[in-house]
Amino acid sequence: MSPKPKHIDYKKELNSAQLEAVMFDDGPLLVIAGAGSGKTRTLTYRVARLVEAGVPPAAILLLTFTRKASAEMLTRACRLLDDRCGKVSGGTFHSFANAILRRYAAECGFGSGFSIMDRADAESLIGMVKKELGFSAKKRAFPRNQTLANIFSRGVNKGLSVDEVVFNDYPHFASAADDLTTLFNLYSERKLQLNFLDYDDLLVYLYRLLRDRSDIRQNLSATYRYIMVDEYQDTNHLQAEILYHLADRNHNVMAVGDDSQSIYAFRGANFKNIIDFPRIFPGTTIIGLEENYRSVQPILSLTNAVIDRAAEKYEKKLFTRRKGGTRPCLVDTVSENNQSRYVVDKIQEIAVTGVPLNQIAVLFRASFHSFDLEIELSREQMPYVKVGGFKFMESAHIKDLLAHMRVVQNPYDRINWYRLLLLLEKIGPKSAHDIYEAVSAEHAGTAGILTAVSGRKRPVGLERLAELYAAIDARPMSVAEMGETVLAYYLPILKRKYDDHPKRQKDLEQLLTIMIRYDELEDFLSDMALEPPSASVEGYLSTDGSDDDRLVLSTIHSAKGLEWHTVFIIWAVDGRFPSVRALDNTAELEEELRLMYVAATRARDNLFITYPSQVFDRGAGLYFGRPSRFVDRLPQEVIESSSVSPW
DNA sequence: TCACGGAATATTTTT
DNA sequence: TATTCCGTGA
Repeated sequence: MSPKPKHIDYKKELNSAQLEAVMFDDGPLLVIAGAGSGKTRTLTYRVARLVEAGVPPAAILLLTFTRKASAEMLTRACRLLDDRCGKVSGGTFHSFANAILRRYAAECGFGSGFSIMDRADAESLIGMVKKELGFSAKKRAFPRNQTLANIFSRGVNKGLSVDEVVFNDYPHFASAADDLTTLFNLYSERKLQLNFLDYDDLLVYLYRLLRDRSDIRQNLSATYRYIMVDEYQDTNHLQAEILYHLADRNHNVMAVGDDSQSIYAFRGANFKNIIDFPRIFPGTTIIGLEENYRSVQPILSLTNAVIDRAAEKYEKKLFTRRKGGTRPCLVDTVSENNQSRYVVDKIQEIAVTGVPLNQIAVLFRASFHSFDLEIELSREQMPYVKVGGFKFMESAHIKDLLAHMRVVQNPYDRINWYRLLLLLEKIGPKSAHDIYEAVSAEHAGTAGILTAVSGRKRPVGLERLAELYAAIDARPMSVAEMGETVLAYYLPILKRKYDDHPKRQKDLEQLLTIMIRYDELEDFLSDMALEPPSASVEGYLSTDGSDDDRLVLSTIHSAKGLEWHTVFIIWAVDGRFPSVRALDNTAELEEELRLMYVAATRARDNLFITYPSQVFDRGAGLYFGRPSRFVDRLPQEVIESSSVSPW
């Protein structure tokens, strides 16, 4: 759009540490960026600076934690400089791997039309393999599918064998360790046969490709001359290796992160990657960003006190020039419902002073912690959007609809064939199996269903299914059109299966509006697996995090990198946060502490931490009493404690 | 071969 | 506690 690039006055717009990072030329660079220290700003300016200096945008790779984050940075860089910044390659490690692996699929031993399995797909394939091997329970304790998927994934992400994971983390299954390894190997084999990649495979195969094929490594590392990685503290060993190989040629890697904000260890992330970075890339320059631009001093004093309790961290003291502000509050609300009402009251109070609702957030450790609050919000008719937690993509009706489209893209997708066939009346596992075998024997894509079942007596359901695929096969359709056709077919099934079908139907219609944005079925399906919509508005699937003026409810994990005027952290009770399961494990406890730190550092002006002190826990059957140990027993100067009774 | 009901079991966070 | 898994009866 803009004909001549704008002049950017870097010196004026950045502080000295940021400026140093932005102006840094070649070689490895590690930026330790404290919370709210202008990390995004620094990355954005550096993209603009490189482009301004004449680096071709396609030679810059920006790897971030979500694709939304990279899109936003690039948009800002465009505003700063010009549209060239939009051509910078950006995305998550997973989406980047997806793109590269489609190009080099043949070299990796699978077809370029591979499907990405989400968690549920992986679990059901594991289930099939388990059955095939005859490992189903009965004789002795054997992990269920979900647990198996956890074990396998943990091993891959931490670089451990199945055996090691079992003995370390699942000792009660030690007697089955050999069978688990057998199962894992067959599972891996099946994935290749079916042309499936799970999340971990995306990283694994990209890593192997870069490691083993020096020609491809040379090629890619010549293409991406400047690489920037955000949230480096949340990368795992595979991602670190990938980065290492990608930078093989130029060593122009800029990693940005904060070890105090590492909250993804459960996924194999290792914040020690940050500490190891200078060793892996000799000659690394390290820059620390310590000036906080986000929070008022009283909030910063609290967050500094919280992170002070961490055993292991880079010493850093954040400071701010923002004056004024009030001390954060720690509020005992006694009961859960009273906590909800307290939060709603406070929000109304603050909103009256002119703070827009979308500048207020309620954060919590686990998704279900907000259930009671959501009821209260509906009662008060306060609009909100909920981020994170419950996955729409994992809800049955969405998966049902997508299953019909996924077999179009990959007709050998046994998992989704089974899924959609089992929806039909009179068709159980056996029939589904037979039909799948017949269809895939036809080698005619989904159209195979027409001929494959022609001989047998067809239940009405199967008849309709054949008609559906005949219609889809008849002429080329856009993604959205196909979705509409499938939905029309699926609606009767939906109504039969669920008594809450009106709500579910709305979700499906929302999904159709998402499809409109896509030209290619493959892109749509990959995106739904790699970056599914995670926000919901009043319990319904939301198309995007629109600019509506809505209160934000979010898990702390999903709140990473964001900020609000006012933040509430609810359920800060020992036993919930930190959760009981973390209590006997130092490493996990440390991670929970960092989680509290991340939550508290989201606030600019107001911070409220609430906890119900009298709650009966169904599982353990005990009364929680103490506030979270992360904020308990802090000096009065740092936090103001109070209590509100229910009446 | 399917559908239902009883028993076991894991229990957060996400690409 | 809610879900999921498995075995049994129809």
